[in-house]
Amino acid sequence: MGVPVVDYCERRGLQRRRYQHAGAVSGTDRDRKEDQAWQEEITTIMSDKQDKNQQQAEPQLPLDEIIKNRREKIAVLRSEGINPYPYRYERSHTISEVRDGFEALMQSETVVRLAGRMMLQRLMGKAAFADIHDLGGRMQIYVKINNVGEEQFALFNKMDLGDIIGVEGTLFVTRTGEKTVQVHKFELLSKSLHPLPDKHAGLVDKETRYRRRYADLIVHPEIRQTFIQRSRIIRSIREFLSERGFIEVETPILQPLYGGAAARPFVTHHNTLDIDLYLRIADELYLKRLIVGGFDKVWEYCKDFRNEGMDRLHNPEFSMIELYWAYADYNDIMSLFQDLLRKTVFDLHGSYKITYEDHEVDFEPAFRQMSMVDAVKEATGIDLMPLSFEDARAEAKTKGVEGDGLINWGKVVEAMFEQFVEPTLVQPTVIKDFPLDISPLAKIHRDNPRLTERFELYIAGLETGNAFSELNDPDDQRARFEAQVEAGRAGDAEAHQLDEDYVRALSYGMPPTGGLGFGIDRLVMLLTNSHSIRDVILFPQMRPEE
RNA sequence: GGGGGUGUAGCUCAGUGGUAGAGCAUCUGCCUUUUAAGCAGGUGGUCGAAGGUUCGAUCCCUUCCACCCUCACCA
Repeated sequence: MGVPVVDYCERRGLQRRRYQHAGAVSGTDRDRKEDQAWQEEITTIMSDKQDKNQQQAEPQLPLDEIIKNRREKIAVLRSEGINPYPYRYERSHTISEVRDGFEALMQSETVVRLAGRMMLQRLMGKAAFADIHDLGGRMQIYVKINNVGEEQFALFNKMDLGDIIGVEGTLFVTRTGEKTVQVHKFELLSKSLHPLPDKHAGLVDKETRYRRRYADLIVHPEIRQTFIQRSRIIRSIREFLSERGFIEVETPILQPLYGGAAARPFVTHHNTLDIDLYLRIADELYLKRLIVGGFDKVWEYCKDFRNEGMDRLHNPEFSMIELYWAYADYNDIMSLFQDLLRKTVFDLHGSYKITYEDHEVDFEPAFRQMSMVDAVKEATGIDLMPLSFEDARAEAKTKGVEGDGLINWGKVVEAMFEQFVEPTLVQPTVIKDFPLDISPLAKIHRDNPRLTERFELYIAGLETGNAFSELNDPDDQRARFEAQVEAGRAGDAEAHQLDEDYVRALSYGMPPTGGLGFGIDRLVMLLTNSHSIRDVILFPQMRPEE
């Protein structure tokens, strides 16, 4: 602890002479003020040091050195009466507005006021160039001692990369043709303490990028584009559903029973009620209660939570849209979904074609439709429809599909489908008529009691939606739940619970209803050509640092 | 859970059984149309963590941690 005191004070002495040489300030009054500021700052830094020393013995890491230097600059600024964190700045334009109207603004010698983060700096003694960035782009600024005066110029030389500044000036074009702001006045709007990643290479380490998304966004403006597109996608969907008369609602995230999907939940606890609650895994059962209650068309943009594995397609919390439409069946939902996706794609890209990884996907033609059993038959030559569970399981085994999970006919069909069909579905394809065994909330198929009226949409090998003619027979629903409970007892951790209140709701009478759920993250992945769900979620789940 | 990979300066990366380097950033000096500005000089490291082998480990071995890819499981 003794060493830093001496060391620090000596450094301060050097620092102080340096600033005086810079010529920005002189006179004994100013000196006294600065002395006072330094005293205060030393006190602050010393107590910071004490704090740090209590946490770790290492006193002086390189990063600390940089941050310390910047704190010293802040202290000097304050001693000169400059607030390093002022309250607001009146911008006249954004950078992209200036770029778009550059010629006219330059001709008319309009004074513009821009603000942004300083990302590059080229200091040349009595003049300086710098690049500032805002959401819409980059603008070069030119600060010349003749234009801003000695004091401002000295101040500008003390700015660091990463500082947020505001500049006022007119426009010109340099001899190398770069559009530039001739700065007459500038202000520090927020001092940056932490150095930016490499100005050229950027931030490469994926872990750091996800953990410090703010830094990722600063140095990779193109990443922002993905999230702007995400916002547009949701806006298109919202517009579409609104035009079709769907009402946006909100249902509980904290639920005493979870349901609506096959997944393991997160558990939490409410102190006052002294009960465990589950974070919802789906909205389905609440939204259908609203259909019972007389809403004809409802939807929700929802965060769901599933306590399962994480990989490029799964984050523990993720976003879905679920919608329910009274007096409609799954065929109606199919065409609704198709229209919705086509509008969304077109709004985003101005075309119905997208590229995802190696695939070009075209949303313009009507989506191909196949029943799940037919799809398996086409891919493998095996028709599972007429087979018993045992025979189907034996057939599957000949294709190398086996496992403890194949506990009924439906599971066999599903496994065969996933193995041989799912990866091949590049163009938007509706797979319909799922086995009853694996669809506890869907209505039995009007032509085949072994199947349900359920479909999923596949695009580029990804499942992007799940829909059914909703089961509205309360007795059937109770029986399905009971089967699920039985499966749960047998060890299926993702089996449904029996939701008595939901069955009671159905017993009041729910109109025939079509419902749909689709994952927003995966849709955004598709439409922004992102490989991992972590690239479309701003703050993906990570194990905490340290 | 299996397999593969990565972890060295704030960032991007080299590298070696004899306790470490580059570029950028940072600091100092010079520089009034530069643009990854330039030139000159400096500071900065528990080489992811803990054990082991060795006279000596950042390097070899073991275990652990984090992340990435992939397969499996799972929507």
